[in-house]
Amino acid sequence: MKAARIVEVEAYLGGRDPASHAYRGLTPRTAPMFGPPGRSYVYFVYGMYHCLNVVTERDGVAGAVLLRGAEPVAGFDKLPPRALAGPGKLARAFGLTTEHTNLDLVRYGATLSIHDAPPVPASRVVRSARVGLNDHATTSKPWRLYVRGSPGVSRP
DNA sequence: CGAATGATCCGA
DNA sequence: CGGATCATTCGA
Repeated sequence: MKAARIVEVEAYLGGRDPASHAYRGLTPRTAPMFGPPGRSYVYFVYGMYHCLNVVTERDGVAGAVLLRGAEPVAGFDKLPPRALAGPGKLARAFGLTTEHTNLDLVRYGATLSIHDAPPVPASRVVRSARVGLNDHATTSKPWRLYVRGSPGVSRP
């Protein structure tokens, strides 16, 4: 069983967020983003990487959080350093594919699940612009959060 | 900096 | 259908 502590995330909304996959409405790929919260949204990008999101808004409203970085906790043997630092690397380390989209992450005993952890002190939390976006208007939103100094963060 | 690499979506 | 785009990563 593999486990990791999430240390970097980015928020994406629906119609008002041009950087969001859900910006142009519901499509087969983005359908999970419009579904009930607590489910996964996994997409394939750049022809070789998968990214894992957690759906956050109520059923019918698009919104999700992209998991961008984590620290290994259990189940990773001889993991190369920073192998979980980055959304593509994180998804790869857990062997995630689009088969893992729209799964219930909150259900007890689920194959893929997310859990509570001790709170991160506010002094360790950094807010910044989201990574990898072209549009200038969208980068103005400070919707990336990460743990200061964590080796699981993709980029300082 | 640019290549890798293919699913997705829009417009025609 | 065709082609532009892409919430990335790695290596020169």
